[in-house]
Amino acid sequence: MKFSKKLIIWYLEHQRNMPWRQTKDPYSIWLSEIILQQTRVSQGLPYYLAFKTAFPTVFELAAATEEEVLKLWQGLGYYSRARNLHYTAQYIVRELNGVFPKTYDQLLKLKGVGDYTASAIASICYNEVVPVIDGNVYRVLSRVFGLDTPINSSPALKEYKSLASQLIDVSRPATFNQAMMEFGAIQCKPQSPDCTICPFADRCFALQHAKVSELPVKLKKTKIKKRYFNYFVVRLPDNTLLIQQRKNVGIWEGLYEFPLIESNKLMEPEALEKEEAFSHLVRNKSFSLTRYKEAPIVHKLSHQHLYTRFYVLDICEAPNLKVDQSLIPVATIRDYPVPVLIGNFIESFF
DNA sequence: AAAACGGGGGT
DNA sequence: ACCCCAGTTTT
Repeated sequence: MKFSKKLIIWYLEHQRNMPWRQTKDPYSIWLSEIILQQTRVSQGLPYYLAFKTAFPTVFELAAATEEEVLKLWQGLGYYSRARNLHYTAQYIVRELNGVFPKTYDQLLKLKGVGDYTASAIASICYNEVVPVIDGNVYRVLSRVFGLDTPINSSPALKEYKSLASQLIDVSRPATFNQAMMEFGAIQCKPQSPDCTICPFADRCFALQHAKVSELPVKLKKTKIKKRYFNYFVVRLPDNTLLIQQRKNVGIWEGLYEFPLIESNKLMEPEALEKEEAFSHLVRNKSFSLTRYKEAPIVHKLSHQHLYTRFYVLDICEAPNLKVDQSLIPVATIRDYPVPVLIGNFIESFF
């Protein structure tokens, strides 16, 4: 039986029931695809539901502020997705009268929409015959057809897309694409898939050559860097708090945090007090500085480990605020979008 | 071509 | 500790 036919039969039997499968509304599909980039369904699902409730259509999303969008995105990671989501919503409303582009080529021009997402929206919403290539599809094709080009190398996308283009069911591209991804997620999963119940066991290259655990091939990633963050929870007598918004600083762009002194190694309070950034906060007045916890909190990101300490700094007079800094009532701290690292501290401290 | 960009969950 | 996740953008 043809690959696509057998795949779709498997899909109709085994697919999970998910909210974005009940619609072809491009806004809903776009939203779900952005949320699910590099994100498991189990993690993204509650965010999808929350966004649909807060912003039922692209018009409500466009009418929101970027800060509101980031707040709802808090905890999901890769925050450029949220900023691009908001930017694109405003673009679609203001420039396209709220109507989504309808082709792969046009969709690809949207911020935050790359090859995968353009293919997904075009095929699912408009039945355009373009294959999606995501992590699941790479794995399925690599194993079943024995492709060993590293999936994170330059030529990979072209090669895998070429093969997928030959396999796609031209009469049912939407179903085929979702079936490929669902098959990779449920059956042809990364570790120890149960090949005894696989519909392609009779033809799978990896299974027949005992290479299921070797495929797909992936180039090793860059090593993890250590960074040292010293945060100052600056409190004033009027029960206000000093926070600042991250801008052009790599991770967490657009989110809020406390004043930060980054160092090359773990630092003691006496050394921190000598920093210019610290002097600026206390303005040579009296202050009280206490470390919140002795052991550094290690916050792990994909590519860096953040060794973090929080200091509570009570001062008697407001410092001169830098750009991006503001004094806020303590009670309103939870209204601001913050990284998980900061959010965890807020929950345990306040 | 590589690196940057989060956080959660599995082994 | 290392891998993966309905990837995209920047360097």
